[in-house]
Amino acid sequence: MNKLQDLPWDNPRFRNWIAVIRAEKAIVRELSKSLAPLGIKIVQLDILMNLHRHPGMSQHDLARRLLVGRSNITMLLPQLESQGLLRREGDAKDKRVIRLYLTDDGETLLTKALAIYTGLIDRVMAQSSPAECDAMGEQMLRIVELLKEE
Amino acid sequence: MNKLQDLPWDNPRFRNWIAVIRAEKAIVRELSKSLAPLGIKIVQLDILMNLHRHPGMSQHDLARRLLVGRSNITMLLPQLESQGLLRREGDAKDKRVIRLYLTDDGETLLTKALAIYTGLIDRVMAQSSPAECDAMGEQMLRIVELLKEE
DNA sequence: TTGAAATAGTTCAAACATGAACATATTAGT
DNA sequence: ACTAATATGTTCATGTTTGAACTATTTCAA
Repeated sequence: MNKLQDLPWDNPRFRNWIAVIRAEKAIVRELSKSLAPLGIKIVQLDILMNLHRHPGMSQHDLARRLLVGRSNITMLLPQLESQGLLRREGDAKDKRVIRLYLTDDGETLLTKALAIYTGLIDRVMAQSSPAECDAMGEQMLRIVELLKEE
Repeated sequence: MNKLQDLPWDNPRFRNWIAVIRAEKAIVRELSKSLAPLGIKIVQLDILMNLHRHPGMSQHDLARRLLVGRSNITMLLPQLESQGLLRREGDAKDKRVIRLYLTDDGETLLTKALAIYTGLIDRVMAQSSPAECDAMGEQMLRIVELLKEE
């Protein structure tokens, strides 16, 4: 019952988890810096990516997918809209929902940003073999599934 | 040169990285919820953990280790101090630095919080074999090393 | 059909993090 | 010894994220 025996730093699972946090923070930090010359932040890139894959998404769906609050989306969109990266159209059938679409400028910027993003991820994941990388991805998916149920 | 060919969702490395982000967010969210009954946030737990391992740490070192700004630490500490979880002592030799120590209450709370934290991580990492888990941890460490050099 | 519940989006105040400018103290070079 | 450079911590203005309250619209049940 000595506390020192219970300290989690001797627990491999815990140590490995700490490594995940550190790597994630390092990558996010690096990505932020690399994205700065394009004038966008990571959240904004997330939005562009989602709108590319799901044109006509509502703000509500976008918020859920990005795991941020709806009000956050409301505050974020005007910037992107005034930059001409996306446009908002009221849904004809349901007057509550606003559908979001990338503009051509948005697509162009997204392409540039993704080149930076994938470049970084390729460089970082090249630290592992493809098999290791896939194994890791599958572990992560299992974790997401586990926690989704709650 | 068609953009669709360049989309990163078909890139295994990129897909696996997205899985890492999602899992990390899910765990952080779950941990926040589990920690709420104890009245502390994750950043505060990080501080307690670091002070336990490195008693007498300066605020500057703490900020660097937590990857947050020094000013953030300045704003965070008064809460923890007024909760009686840590105490701050000016260094005798260098009057600029303030050394930080956990109180007994701080140690007690840390123990409870760590039980919650390790419980969650154990549950989550039990999704993988020990070997898989270690392999993942090592990949993450390599990534941290790679990005540290820049 | 009408009223209650649910849903989409907005507003606003509060919590939180950040970086630049600052005050104080230390170190190093001359 | 003296000046310049560096280091620690604080303050403050700024930007970000959040959740609760609000409006407007839609759905559903009686």
